[in-house]
Amino acid sequence: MTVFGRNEEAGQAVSNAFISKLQAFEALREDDLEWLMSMIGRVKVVGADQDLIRQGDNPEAVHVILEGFAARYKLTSRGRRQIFGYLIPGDFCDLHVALLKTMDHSIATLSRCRVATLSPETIIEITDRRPALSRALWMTCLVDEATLREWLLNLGQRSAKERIAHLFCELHVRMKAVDLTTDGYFELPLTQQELSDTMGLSVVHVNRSLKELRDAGLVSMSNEQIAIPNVERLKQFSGFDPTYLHLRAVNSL
Amino acid sequence: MTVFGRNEEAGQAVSNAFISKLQAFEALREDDLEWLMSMIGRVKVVGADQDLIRQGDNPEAVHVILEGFAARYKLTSRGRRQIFGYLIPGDFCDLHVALLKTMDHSIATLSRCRVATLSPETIIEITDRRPALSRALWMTCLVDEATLREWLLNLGQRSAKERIAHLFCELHVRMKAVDLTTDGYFELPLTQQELSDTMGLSVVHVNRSLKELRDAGLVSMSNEQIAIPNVERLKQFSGFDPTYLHLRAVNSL
DNA sequence: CGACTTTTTGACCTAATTCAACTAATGTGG
DNA sequence: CCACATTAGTTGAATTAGGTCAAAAAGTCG
Repeated sequence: MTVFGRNEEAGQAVSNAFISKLQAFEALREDDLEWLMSMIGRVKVVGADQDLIRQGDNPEAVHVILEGFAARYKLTSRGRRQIFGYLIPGDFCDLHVALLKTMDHSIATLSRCRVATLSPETIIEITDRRPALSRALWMTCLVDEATLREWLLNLGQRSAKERIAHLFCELHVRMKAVDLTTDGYFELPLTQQELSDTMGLSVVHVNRSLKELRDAGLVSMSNEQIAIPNVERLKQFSGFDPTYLHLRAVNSL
Repeated sequence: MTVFGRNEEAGQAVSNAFISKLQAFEALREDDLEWLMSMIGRVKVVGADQDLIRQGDNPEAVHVILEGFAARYKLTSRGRRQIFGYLIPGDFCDLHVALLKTMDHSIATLSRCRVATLSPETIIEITDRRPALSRALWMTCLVDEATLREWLLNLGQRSAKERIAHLFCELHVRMKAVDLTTDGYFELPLTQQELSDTMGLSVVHVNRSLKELRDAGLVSMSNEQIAIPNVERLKQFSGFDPTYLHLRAVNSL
């Protein structure tokens, strides 16, 4: 682990999560990958609960999460918070900004994170001269959109317990895709307050629902870790269907 | 009005809604616009409650709504329906499909619609040789995403009445952007069942909430039309902030 | 005019919220 | 390493927003 703000050689230091991520969509040529790696600028370490970008900002670089968890969110005029999605290793934070001048939401770390940056020029170069990479990036954007639809359905049509279970299924599949699970276990540094801001439920109700999920033997949680003893059962329970994540070889995951 | 399936000369027949739409984001060069118009293939008229594309389809063309209303939706394994967004004149239905092979949701007309189609080759040509158009299209995609986030916040953090009011504000602004409002009036051919599938509320509760909004003088509805006597008041009531639609000159709307 | 769909209303029920207190955890400085 | 402060998790009791069921009005349309 490195000190805040220290630069590192991209080559070794960069976790391969974001490569696996891109490859999960489309086979990239070796030279595209190498080029992308070489374009990574500063790699910084950011503590938990820090905003990476804030609503209204004119962002100057595209961030990629290499390690840790982050979340997109927005505050309402009534002082409530809604989380729109979780960012796990390999995820691009703010591709849109190449086009949209200002952020319409914020992104904050949920745990200590290692974050890489790509310059806007790199993005321009991708769109102008790296069609395969370009498609891969657009693809991640479409998957974000599909995920938002699934979350909307989750809030609109499912009960509290089903919602939470569905989120856990999604995170499990995504973590597995970047090889960050062992059996049903994976790191999940979420507070119940954060879950509540995600699910549109009160903290108290999240707490009670989690208890019921635990009592039913569907999940178990301890110190920033979650265990899903029987993934198939949890999927069944929550009505989870991974198609929307558009991962290759989802079945083999 | 034309008969189902009949072709028309694109030039005159195509409403200019979708041109206004694209221009609302980015000033397009005349030749790009003309070229895009010339690429429009068949224009068909489709009755209400017809699927334009269905989940699982491998779509072959990109649809553009020229007239009427449509909606993206998905059915759950439990037989419930969630609507993800409304498509109004000028909107592209399924840009993503150029990249994603299969639809992960369906699109159905809510009223009789005139729909234009663009061939996949046209889309490819846009991404390969029309950078300005390409950016405009990507932009629409990012706005869809931002809109989904706002809807998620809507379901997660707002009360029934606020939710509904917020939807009406959004539709009002979007309809105004393609010049389909007169004062606070615009066409809105939604049943309460459809509203309920949008809001994650029961039909009965939608009915009662609408009544309260009416009684409060915030909206009035009659035969497929809606009137918002005081737009500013409704925005205030629902916490609506149009930034997420990324329209130019929103203030002047 | 019927047949059908949509809207409205009433009575009752329940999932989820709110408020409030209490119990772990986690962290911090001495 | 402990005392204290702070944050996160748990539990109970009372309340409410919204759901369900059922039936009556009111539109819509061939």
